[in-house]
Amino acid sequence: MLMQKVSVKVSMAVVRRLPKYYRYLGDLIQDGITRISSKELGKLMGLTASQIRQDLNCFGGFGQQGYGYNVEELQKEIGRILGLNQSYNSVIVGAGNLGQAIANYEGFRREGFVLNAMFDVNPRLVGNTIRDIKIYDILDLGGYIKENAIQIGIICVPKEQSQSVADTMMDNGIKAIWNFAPADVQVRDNVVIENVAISESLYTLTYLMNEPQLDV
Amino acid sequence: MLMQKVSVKVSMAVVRRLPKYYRYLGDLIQDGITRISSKELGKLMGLTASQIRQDLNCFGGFGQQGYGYNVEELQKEIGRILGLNQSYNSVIVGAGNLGQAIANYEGFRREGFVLNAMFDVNPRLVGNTIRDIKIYDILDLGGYIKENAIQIGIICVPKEQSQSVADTMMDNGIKAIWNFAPADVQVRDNVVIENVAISESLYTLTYLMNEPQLDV
DNA sequence: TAGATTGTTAATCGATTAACAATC
DNA sequence: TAGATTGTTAATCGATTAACAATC
Repeated sequence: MLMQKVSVKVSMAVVRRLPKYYRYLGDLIQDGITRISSKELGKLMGLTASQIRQDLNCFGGFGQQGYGYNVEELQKEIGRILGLNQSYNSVIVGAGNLGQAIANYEGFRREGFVLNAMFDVNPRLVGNTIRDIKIYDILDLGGYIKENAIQIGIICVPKEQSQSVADTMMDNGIKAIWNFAPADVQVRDNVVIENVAISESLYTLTYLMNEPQLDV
Repeated sequence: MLMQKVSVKVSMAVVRRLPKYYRYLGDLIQDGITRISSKELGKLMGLTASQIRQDLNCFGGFGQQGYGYNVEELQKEIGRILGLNQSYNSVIVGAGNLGQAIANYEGFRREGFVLNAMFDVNPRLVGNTIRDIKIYDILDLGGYIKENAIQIGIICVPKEQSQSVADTMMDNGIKAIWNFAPADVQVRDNVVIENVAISESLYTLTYLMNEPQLDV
């Protein structure tokens, strides 16, 4: 019987741990560690060894019995799974502090993210450059995306404008939106979205600060 | 029999949804909506009505049969649960773009977060002000925290410095750390931490972009 | 070889969903 | 009152942990 190999849907719980594995493994490489067991990695990351093995085996058997995992190889595999083995064209819309902070972050460039352009409504910013990246008028956004095959749109505008910016992006064929405005942006089929909502993390923090200590 | 009412531990899954409820309810207030059912709110937020009722009932019965929830009242209650009914003193360490972006964000001020000071190592930045907030030398961090009863420390420095900044904060009695450096900071008992790791969200996005479409 | 550690199945635990009596 | 919708219990689903044979 011919088996059609159908890739099983991986749960988001697993997917959201992958970048963390990727980061920790990168740190290990920097520290010159060449091999690690699920037990050691779990201790480092605050996960159980069992969970790590389960997670990794969603994608394949990357380890070796009696040995553990080759750090460099495993990081590379996870990078590939995350899609970090390819390059992406991106634009940032909103050239305020947050947009600039992201534009200046070395890490993304290092991972193959190309920032092609920035956009803003403010005429004082339009025409300037940040790290050699030119800031264009937001009216040129749609045309630019189409002409330059931009895949990722990064939204750093106030929440009132976030959905309309996203719509312009999608109208011109963007494939993914990374939204920092504090309002969930709605996307169409075949467009993926990450709504960051930074403040949610702060409010979780204050919740935890005030959580009753229940050492009963 | 006298019952000792012991507050049951609320799961992090629930806690992390609370800020989202808070935000959506705030938007509803702005739109002049005064009442809402769990069904309607669920539709809006992409959750089931059942989940919303379960979540809210971890903290009390805020609704009314046959009516639903009073939007304003519910938002206020959730704000209280999140600890947003009080004011917090905070400092930002690292006055680069990201630190400045957070310093400039109106939303936090509005919710009662007071930014008392910023700190940096760069002598060019020290002495400047951002929105009336003075930037101090990072050497003064410990003393400042102690003298001004700072509760929340916001870390916007490179990852190499993040743990030592956190240690200084904790040595001087900080209660909570909001860490934006791309390295998990370790905290002691009675100190709460949110490690944001913004890039993880981007890598999740590229994963989703490349996920095999399994419409079998 | 013996020891270590994986990959994987089974067991457990927790979170989400469904259902419905209570009641506004 | 009848209709709507909650609060809450029970059922289901999914994720995590435990266990262990396979094997390097």
